[in-house]
Amino acid sequence: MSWTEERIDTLKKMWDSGLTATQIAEELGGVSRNAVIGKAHRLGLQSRPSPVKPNEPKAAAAAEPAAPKPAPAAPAPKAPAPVAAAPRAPAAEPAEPVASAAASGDDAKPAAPAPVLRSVGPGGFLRQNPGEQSAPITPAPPRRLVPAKPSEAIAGKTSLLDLNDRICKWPLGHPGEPDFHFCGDKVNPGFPYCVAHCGHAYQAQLPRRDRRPPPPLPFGGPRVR
DNA sequence: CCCTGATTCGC
DNA sequence: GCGAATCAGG
Repeated sequence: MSWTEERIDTLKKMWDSGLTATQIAEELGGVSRNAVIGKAHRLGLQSRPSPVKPNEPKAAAAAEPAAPKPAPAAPAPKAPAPVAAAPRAPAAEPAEPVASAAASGDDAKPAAPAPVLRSVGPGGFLRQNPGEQSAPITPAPPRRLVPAKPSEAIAGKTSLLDLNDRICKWPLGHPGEPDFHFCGDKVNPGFPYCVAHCGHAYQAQLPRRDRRPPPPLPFGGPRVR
């Protein structure tokens, strides 16, 4: 397999969509994850959230020792590292509300079995600061199921190559399938998804008893495999 | 062990 | 330029 422009483009898109090298490799097909990583670097793609980042060498040490230069023009307010990363299968059992013991003394919640705190209604998701959002249910492990199709049968739909920072990355369908595409709406600023899909992705953790239907599953539901 | 990305180095 | 082998953190 060679790195055609299209494959490179796909690589770029997937890379900065936060997909892992393994996923990209599988999607592209015919390449190993090493190849993907190697290519990504050769392309000059930034390795953002990399689990293995030793330590930023303070390269600036050479200059003014006495001028620490505190705050440069810090541009981006905060990129909450959005993206639909979390590759692994979403735990079917969302885990018991962990006893938030210890640690922060700020949220001294009375341990009293609170009488059903129902905070959200259908459709309305709680706006939270990116830092304090409950973990979004992971939308779609974009695993390749069939050889990547270079030309999608989809027209007018948001394909992988159409992704950018301003459109909703909520996947529809399953990767590898002919009609797989993305939502494509305008994103809810600060999020990788549009408002509607943020509502699906960011759910307040309700008490178990109140969770009627199975948690909303992105990607059109679990894939039968 | 598994995963991840980074880096090296022979090709 | 490519990517397997290797390294290293989680």
